[in-house]
Amino acid sequence: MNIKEYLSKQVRQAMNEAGLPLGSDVLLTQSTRPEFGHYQANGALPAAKKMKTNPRELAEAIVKQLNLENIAEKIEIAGPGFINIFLAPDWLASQCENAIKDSHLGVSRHSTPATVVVDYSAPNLAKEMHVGHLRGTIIGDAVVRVLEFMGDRVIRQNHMGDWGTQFGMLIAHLEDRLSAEQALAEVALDDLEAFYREAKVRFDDDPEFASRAREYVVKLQAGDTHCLRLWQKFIDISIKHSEAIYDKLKVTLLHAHIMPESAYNNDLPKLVAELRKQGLAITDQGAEVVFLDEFADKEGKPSPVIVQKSDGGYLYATSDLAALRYRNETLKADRVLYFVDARQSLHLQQVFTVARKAGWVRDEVSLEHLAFGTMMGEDGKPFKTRTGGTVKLAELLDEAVQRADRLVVEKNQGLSPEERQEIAKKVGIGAVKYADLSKHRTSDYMFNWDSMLSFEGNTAPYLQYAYTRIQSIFRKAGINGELPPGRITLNEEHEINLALKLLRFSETIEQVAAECTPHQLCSYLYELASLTMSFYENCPILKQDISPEIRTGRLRLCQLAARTLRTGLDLLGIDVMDKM
RNA sequence: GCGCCCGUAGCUCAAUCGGAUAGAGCAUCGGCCUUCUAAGCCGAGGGUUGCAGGUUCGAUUCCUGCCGGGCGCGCCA
Repeated sequence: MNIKEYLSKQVRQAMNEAGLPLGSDVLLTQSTRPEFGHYQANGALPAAKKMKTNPRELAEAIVKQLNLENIAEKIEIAGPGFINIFLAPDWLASQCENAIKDSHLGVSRHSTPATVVVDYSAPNLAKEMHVGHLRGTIIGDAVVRVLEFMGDRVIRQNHMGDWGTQFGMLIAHLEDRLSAEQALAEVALDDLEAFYREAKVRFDDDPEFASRAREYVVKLQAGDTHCLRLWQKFIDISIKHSEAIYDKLKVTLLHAHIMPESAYNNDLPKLVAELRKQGLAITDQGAEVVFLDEFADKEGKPSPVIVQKSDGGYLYATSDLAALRYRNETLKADRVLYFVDARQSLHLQQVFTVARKAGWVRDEVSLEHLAFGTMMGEDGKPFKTRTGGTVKLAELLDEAVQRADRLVVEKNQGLSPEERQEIAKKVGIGAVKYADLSKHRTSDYMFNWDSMLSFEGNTAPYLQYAYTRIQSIFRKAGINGELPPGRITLNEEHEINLALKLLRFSETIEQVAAECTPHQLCSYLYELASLTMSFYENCPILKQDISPEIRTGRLRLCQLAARTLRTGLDLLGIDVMDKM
């Protein structure tokens, strides 16, 4: 059950019965301090202002109507008119029992599932994936998992960049490499980054090569068989590179989710023709341009969006428009989420605006640019290698696993080589992902090996460790799977705090789904792990003088904590293990 | 020049859409291991939320101006 939602409903009803105007906000939040209870309703304050009455008296009238029998042990009015709700430990315990029985951990699903198209990852296939692709890929994947958990119908769309002008140069270079060395394309393209650099050097230094490259772009877009074959070869291998990364990262993107730019190629002429027909696009300096008054400057000069170049070529705005139309018409999206770098904000706003004006998106469809910031190095500048190059994602992840392995060895010598390797992988990859996910999406964030792998504070290893400590108790108690029969009773403060936090899983997930902010799930899990550790240290379970009733109650609480941690981390795409 | 984003403890980050005394972690200092994994737990210090105004019962949050930083703005993606 979503406690916040439930209490909101009850308070809203009480407000209506107390004669407050309909539509008054309940303003129910978690209490900011323990002495203010577990939840507080602040709605009396703004309502009293509107009604020109005394807020405290209004709060009293609301409380008189508020029925939380057997749920709240105390309801207080404090300060200028805050309503503080103290939940009853017995009720919390019974809610925990409900969550234990429920395969979905008591998390409420969306009452009406939405069709959500999620555009994320979208690497440029001309190059290898680098650190710049990490955020969009990981954050998008976490949100996708959360939305599916909430019962939405999620359609993943990997809008890979496979159709830009660089491909002329790349396939020209590939052609030469294949004929000169008779090498397999797989070998020639083993290092995509180096391959790109070689092609670029030739493009810049060799005019003959450059003109052939330009020619190949035109031929490719015109459907020339030879060029298409080379292009396909290149694309196939580049996709394999990306999929190797997805595999390492445990990202849920599959081959079937790839819907690259080239997929919309045949749509583009039709799309521009339609924009012209509607009078939205006009010819300006030889190019087809849509002028938007919505983004006009102070002098009223509208902002231009070029949909076709003067040489007849199309741009990424055009294929983004085609993709959006497809998502509306064919995929029937209710929401379209774009996990795209913050720097493309203007571009996406323009695309959204053009699509709406052209009538390609139903009014009720929600178009959301979930922008994210840049990954910074420790100097506060965009993260680069020591020599100033881009950091390959593959190498970054390998280093994470190696570093984790060294730490695992240091902390625990009693592991088999297989266990050790497995743990190092889960810890290393988990640390990298969590470091990224735990920061607010929109801000730039600082990449630092030591803090993400320090195993202290708000890190993946800390959460994983909390989980293994609980598993260790079950091992010691000889329990695997079935819990002994019994009931949770909440007496100690540590037990109550833990139970309350466990029950807030539902409202946390709901918020993450609505705002697409996985860092809120991270904060929640960290606090949960922290309370679990306190409980672990302060409430003995298997010790001699613990009564069987208390023991089974605490074991049940432990099990719910472990399941919640595991489920929460799974929604972030991070693994847990029984030992570490 | 125009537009968007950001500025919170020494450092890295939060703050549930305007709520009560702005919270964590790291670092610093002090406690706790013959007892369920000390990768841990318990405690202490640390703040004029960039600056100045404004809106109101109430502002880190909203508005205006300034300072400082990042990014974007017609033929790349």
